[in-house]
Amino acid sequence: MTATPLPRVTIKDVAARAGVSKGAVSLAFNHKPGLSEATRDRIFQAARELGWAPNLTARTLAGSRVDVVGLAICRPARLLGLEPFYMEFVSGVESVLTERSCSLLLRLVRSAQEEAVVLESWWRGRQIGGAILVDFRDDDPRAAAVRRLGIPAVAVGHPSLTGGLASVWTDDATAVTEAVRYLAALGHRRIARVGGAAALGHTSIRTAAFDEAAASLKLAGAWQVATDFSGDAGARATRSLLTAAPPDRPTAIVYDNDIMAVAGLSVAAEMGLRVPADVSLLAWDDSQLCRLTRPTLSAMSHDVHGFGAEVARTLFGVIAGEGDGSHPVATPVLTPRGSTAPPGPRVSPAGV
Amino acid sequence: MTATPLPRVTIKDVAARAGVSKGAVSLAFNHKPGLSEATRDRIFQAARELGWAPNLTARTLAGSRVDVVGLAICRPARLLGLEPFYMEFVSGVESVLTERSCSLLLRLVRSAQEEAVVLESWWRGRQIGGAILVDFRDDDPRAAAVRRLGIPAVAVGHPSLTGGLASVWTDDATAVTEAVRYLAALGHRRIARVGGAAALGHTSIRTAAFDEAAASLKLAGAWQVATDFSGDAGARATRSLLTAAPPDRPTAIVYDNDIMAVAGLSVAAEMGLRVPADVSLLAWDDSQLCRLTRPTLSAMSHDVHGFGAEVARTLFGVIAGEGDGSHPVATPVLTPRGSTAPPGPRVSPAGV
DNA sequence: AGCACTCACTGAACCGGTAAAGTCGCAATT
DNA sequence: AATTGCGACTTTACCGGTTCAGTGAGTGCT
Repeated sequence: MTATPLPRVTIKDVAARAGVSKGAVSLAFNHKPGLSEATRDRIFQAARELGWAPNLTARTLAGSRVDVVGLAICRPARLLGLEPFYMEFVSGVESVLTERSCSLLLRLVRSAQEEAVVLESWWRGRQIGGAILVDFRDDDPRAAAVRRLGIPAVAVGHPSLTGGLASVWTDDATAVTEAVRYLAALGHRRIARVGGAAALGHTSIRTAAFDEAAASLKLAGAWQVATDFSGDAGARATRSLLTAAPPDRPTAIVYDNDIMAVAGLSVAAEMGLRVPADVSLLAWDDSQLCRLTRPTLSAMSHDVHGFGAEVARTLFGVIAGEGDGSHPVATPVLTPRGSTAPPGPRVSPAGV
Repeated sequence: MTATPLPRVTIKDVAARAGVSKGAVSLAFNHKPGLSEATRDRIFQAARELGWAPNLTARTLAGSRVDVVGLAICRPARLLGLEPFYMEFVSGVESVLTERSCSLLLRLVRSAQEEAVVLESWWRGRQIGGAILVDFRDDDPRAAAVRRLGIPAVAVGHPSLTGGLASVWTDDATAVTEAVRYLAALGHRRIARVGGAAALGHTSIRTAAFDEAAASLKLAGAWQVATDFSGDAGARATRSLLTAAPPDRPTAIVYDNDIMAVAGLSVAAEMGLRVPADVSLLAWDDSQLCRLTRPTLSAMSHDVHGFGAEVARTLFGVIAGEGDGSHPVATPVLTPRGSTAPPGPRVSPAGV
């Protein structure tokens, strides 16, 4: 990219116009002591007249802060578009960044390795002052890379996954347990879970919690399927779960996101099963979508926007050297809607 | 943000290790002539050994390119999360940026004014080498601001809206016409359109096209409602359209995005109307969502990812000084699915 | 041999700021 | 009167690259 010929006004011009040195202008614009009110005013006046704002690039180079936070997301693009989670998360992050006039550098990558490379080059190139890491998986190379380079970072995920980085997380284990307990309390004894990508750390946590809850409640049947979070995968998983004959068929299904739950709803309809009479469905990551279906989808909801904001705040803490730590945020809570109910009297699909 | 103490390796270290001057290293890394193969190799070797990569900040300051593209999006956060469009668009943009090792600077803003301010400060601060502008509205201040500052930019939207900036656009007028013609061909004579935000330029274009198509086809009834693109608004609009008694009720509804169409589907169900027997629904911005509902949603689909990619390519063209211009991309095409059919024999809602 | 010319590379200026050390006038202290 | 201290600036040295005007060795030509 070549620069465009624009008569750029620099600190020197402002200094000249205000009749002071560059240093004085710098002091004024960084609100540092050592200038009289009068001079300060003259400087701001001059800057305003010239329409000058400090060049962030130069400022960064000169050694102080970097007003940019990096976020690399590693998921197939097509999926990202669909999952309301990320945009909402980003918007939460933004809301805090904006307060501090920081910006977000975004990159979609294809693997955790690639992400580590991107982060490193951003850091080396002094492009970012900190980073946000999401979607931790088993054997994740990122924590080590970030540590080695000394990049201030905050990880989204349970501390057990994030290799000692500052972490912000929701208590998914408890939430899964709550979801299962709720369905059991409604009378369901055969419950399935359509989970996300198996390699993802939080999927493992949810899977383990589901097993444990199923065991402790002595459910008659418990199934788990791993998917890639896509609607198609959710549909496939649902179809395979529901094709079993009634005694071996789950009467309730928990999904790891809302897209898959929507897909599940369709599959049930297509198979002639009524929701919630024949099968109850429970979504995760409650978004507007859950209220737009018929029946509406019960969901484990949490405040994704607020979550993003908390992540950003934590990052600023880390950058300020306030140390790493674990920051749990509110556990997703159950929002019952129309897709969950006690299991109905057995009705054959054809009988609808 | 304070810098972390990291023994940063700079061009000087590389130069020393390779036994050359800083200038030579610079030449090598920019693939400029004036170095022997042997020296070049030694330099790269030294850089590899030290794990050095040029500091982009310094590089930018030194005057050449800026490897970052700015994108400020102005829509309510909650909505953004829901609309698959943006993430997919962004991913398309990214795919091209990545090829050129560029990054995307993202910011969510609340108004076009604020966006203009953000763009200006990015530009002044030398943070971006170009910008992408979306969602043009009537009386948009951004084109003027961008022109005044000389920011290389590409606008997403019909040339009539984008104030002379290079623009990339889909022919929405034709697409709307096609949608209406298709419904009319199925036998619909009373067609409604649930549009997006009235202030948005492309909404006006679609509105005008719809009117024109309705007139030229001599439809018996044509309605248009403006919304804010949210599912709730789509539901409200649909409800109000469908509460009319059959002769005054549309038999087909076109939506400006897919979320509203999904909402419309629910409302129809809730009112006891069958889709498509009693009312046909047609979505826009076809995403995976349209295939997850029951019935599946017919939609005007276009390749949003490819659209984003084209926008990025165009921006690089503008930056390279290849001049502004209008870049139409493929018109959305109709993808018929299960939600559209000839209007059925009149059935009273209660009769379902 | 002498001259012009290219090639490979160096050195220094510069980009636009920041930060630490230095200068200077003036009031308070001794 | 000399010393100290301090507030208000200025000077200067970077930050880590790019760029461009040299420089000196080597080659080709006459």
